[in-house]
Amino acid sequence: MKTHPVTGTLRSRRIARSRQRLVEIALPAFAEHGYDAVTVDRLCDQAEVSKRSFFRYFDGKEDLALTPLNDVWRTLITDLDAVLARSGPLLAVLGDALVDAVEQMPPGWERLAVLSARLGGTHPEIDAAGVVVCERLTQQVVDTIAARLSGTSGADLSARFVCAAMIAGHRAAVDTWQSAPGAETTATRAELCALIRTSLAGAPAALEIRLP
Amino acid sequence: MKTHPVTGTLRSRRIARSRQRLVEIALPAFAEHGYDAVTVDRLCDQAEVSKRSFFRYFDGKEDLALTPLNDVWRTLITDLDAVLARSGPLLAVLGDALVDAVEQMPPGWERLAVLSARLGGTHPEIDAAGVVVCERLTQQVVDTIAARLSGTSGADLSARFVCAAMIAGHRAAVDTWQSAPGAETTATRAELCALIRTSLAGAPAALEIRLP
DNA sequence: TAGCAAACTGGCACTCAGTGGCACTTGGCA
DNA sequence: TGCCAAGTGCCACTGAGTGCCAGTTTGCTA
Repeated sequence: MKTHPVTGTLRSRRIARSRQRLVEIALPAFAEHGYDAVTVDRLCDQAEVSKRSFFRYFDGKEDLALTPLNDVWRTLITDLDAVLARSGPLLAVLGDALVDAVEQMPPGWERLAVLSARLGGTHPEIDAAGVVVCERLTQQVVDTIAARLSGTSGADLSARFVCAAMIAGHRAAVDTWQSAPGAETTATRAELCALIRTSLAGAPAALEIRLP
Repeated sequence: MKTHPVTGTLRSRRIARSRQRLVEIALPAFAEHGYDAVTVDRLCDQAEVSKRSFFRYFDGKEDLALTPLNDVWRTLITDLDAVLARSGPLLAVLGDALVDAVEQMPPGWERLAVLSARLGGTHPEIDAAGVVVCERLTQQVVDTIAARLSGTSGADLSARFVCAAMIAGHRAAVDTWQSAPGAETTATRAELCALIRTSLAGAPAALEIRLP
């Protein structure tokens, strides 16, 4: 998704509506007919948005498919300066912020997020496209940490490991969350947040796992 | 790259040669003219391979661009069963195996790997394509660990964190390695292996980094 | 409130990665 | 040596994605 800050103007609200319409049409269609069988042309017809504009709103078809999940990362990116101004273990700070970002998602987000997560599970190239946003987040975290902890050797590498752990933990949580039976209609953000917290809490010890 | 085990037959050797020719033509061309400006058609003309066969050998243009780096992961995947039969901390076992895989790369690999790594740095979609192979590796590690440590709660999640750390550490090491001045001609696998070892050794403590 | 400029839209032609189908070629093995 | 499977290249095609441009809409200021 390309950046269009929602500022309350008619313009930005109209764009947000078109985007939302596309997401709401696309994800159920992908789930029902298959990602590859549903073309961008078809989605644009149904949403009454030109294809040219589609590609102005989204970075591509995969970006559309991942919108609900990527919106969480994008929210975290938006809030990042404030988040990184806090004190405490970086992993905990980012984990809390990630949970906050999930809680900020609009009503009804869960259904689309479950559909989106399921696509990632069956299409590696969609999953891979999710990496682009996460990498942007990681780079911003690294840059901010490097500036804030200048003088601490290896701070940037540490920040990279923390982000990698956070992303992996989030991924594991989302996988568990979407795979529960009936999740399309019953999944809650509270469940997802709990799964994220549990997952991230175990990360440091996880690195000590041994083969017997 | 699609799987074509190199078994010593004429057939498999011919395929390997065609692939290698494509990689050796593509990476310098990408570096000189830009990834987007160099088309698959053009590369196939130069390598005297049909485009149809190109897409039989590679999973796509990005896969071609990442071949040197992905060959490392693929080697690790091939060796994985033997690797995971060892004892010790999983991160160390995998880290050692990763270093072994780098050492197994053919002579001259360094130059192409540096070019490949630089593409990933400037084209997020290429970087993202590298995730596909890493995710395949991760899944195999997780499956094997789950089977081997059945009864240990959370073993699969731990394995995921370990793989995430290994991949992040490798990534950091490669970035440092390729960014050294003159790396196209002077980079050595010994340097890269040392960087990987150092990077991975710091992973557990990295998760404890604090914001002041 | 009107006018202007910037932001946005859609139509259209086009490129290029990627693929199915099929006839032909090559290699491996009994 | 013959047969069959693996592999090849040609060709037509699809669909994601983009540049260009004229027209429309919106926001802002005088």
